[in-house]
Amino acid sequence: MNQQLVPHYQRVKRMIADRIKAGTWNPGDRISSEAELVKALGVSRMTINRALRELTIEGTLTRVQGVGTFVAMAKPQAALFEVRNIAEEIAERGHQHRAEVLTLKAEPAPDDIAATFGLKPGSRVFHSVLLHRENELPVQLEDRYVDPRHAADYLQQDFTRQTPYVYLTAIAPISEAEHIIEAVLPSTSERKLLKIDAHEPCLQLTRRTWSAGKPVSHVRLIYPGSRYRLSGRIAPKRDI
Amino acid sequence: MNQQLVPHYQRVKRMIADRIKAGTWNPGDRISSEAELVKALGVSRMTINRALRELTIEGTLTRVQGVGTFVAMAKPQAALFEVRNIAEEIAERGHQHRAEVLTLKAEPAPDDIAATFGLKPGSRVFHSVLLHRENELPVQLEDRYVDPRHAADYLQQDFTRQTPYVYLTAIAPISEAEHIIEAVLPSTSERKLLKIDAHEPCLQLTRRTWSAGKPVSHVRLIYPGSRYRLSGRIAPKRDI
DNA sequence: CCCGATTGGCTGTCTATACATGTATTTATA
DNA sequence: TATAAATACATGTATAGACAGCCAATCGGG
Repeated sequence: MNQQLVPHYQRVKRMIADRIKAGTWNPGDRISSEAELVKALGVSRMTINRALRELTIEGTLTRVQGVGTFVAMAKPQAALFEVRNIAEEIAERGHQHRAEVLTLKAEPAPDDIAATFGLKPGSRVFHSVLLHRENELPVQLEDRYVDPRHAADYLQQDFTRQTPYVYLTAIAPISEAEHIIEAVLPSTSERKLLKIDAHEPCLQLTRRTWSAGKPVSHVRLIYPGSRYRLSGRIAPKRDI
Repeated sequence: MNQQLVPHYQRVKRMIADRIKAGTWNPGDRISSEAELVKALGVSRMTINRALRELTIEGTLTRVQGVGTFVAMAKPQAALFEVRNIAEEIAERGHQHRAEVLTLKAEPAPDDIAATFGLKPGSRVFHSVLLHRENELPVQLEDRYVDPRHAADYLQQDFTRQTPYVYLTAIAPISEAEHIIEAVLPSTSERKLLKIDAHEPCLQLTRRTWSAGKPVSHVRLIYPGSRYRLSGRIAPKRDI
């Protein structure tokens, strides 16, 4: 009875999410009732119900018994308790992502990087600098060092097509990550790239990742304070 | 047919979680199949399925089609943005903590606070402002709003002896927390209190906490960028 | 002894139906 | 007119039954 590779409830979820992204339904709006969706989409109410319930848990919708289902109010921030791909995050917001490769080469490792990777000071490591844009507005400067032993062909990648995150997690799944968050004033050159004013504070997230217990990557991400926040929720352990 | 106060699927979830906590089922173990649980608990398979599916999404279980349902391995999360008591943190570093109470009174709630607590705009809420020092150096400015319905005698506390965190967690254990981290420039008065220079970026951590599903506290913590960072380690999460 | 096909058990999904429960509106009543 | 009851409609939960899809173990034949 299930024709495609995707289950019905998934397709319903995507269809609802698409309508929200397209602006057919805006935050605060009431969407069609379950009964209406049943008629419109030709699936059973339990299937509709599952789709709406999951979208509610995911924060896209809010439901009020006896009243209706509504598009949740704006959820501006990017979740960053988890290690995630900025291109995906931006795509989820329905925006356009574009990355610009500013640097991509092998060079002698700074001392702290060499220490992280367990290399002799001055050993050559891979270094990339990318500027990520959301709808053409700079939102993240990514300054990354990678241990060549775990990503031999790092320099041959086209990071405008696939972010370093995607490439690295494909060849070396993350087993562990360490984060440090600081408020900083960016350097003059960084400020120019991000197109921000002097004295505008930025969030700097430094992340070191391990794969199979071995350090793989050391990345410094700078977000313009005026355009970005990090957020997350620690859920209860018991019920939903 | 149902109608205890809790739905069946919730009770099934709790029962499974309890067995895991009790050690009846350990990480990696296979738990009873859906069919077995149907017989044992006398509810339908769809109900069992919903319980197991939600526990899987929450990370408690792992399911493999054709094989079975297993207790998930590790318990990641936490560390970063763990909700902690600053007095304890400072004590752990072997330093001296001192808090100064700058404000402690009831006042009309700002709109966003009223919304968080589900109160009418302008309702009176408790408001406290504390300056925390580590070895006499200001390290955190704590600006907190509390729902009076959950902490009636908040104003009678001596917060130089016991931090609001300790008091609140004692009377209303945290069930959920939401964090937002921003880089900001503090106001002039905040700058004076923290004894920092103009243009020094600060980390601002906004935390909302819930107890038993109800919002209890909304606190804004400001850390001088030059003296503080947030850090932590996490393990990766599966998707969805 | 190895290898392929069969089979039984498990999860994944879908449906039709039923009743419970919450909310707002409308109607009836004091 | 104010208030209470009825009602319409929404979501929330529960059920039995069906079939699909995946996997491991078993069973036969070479």
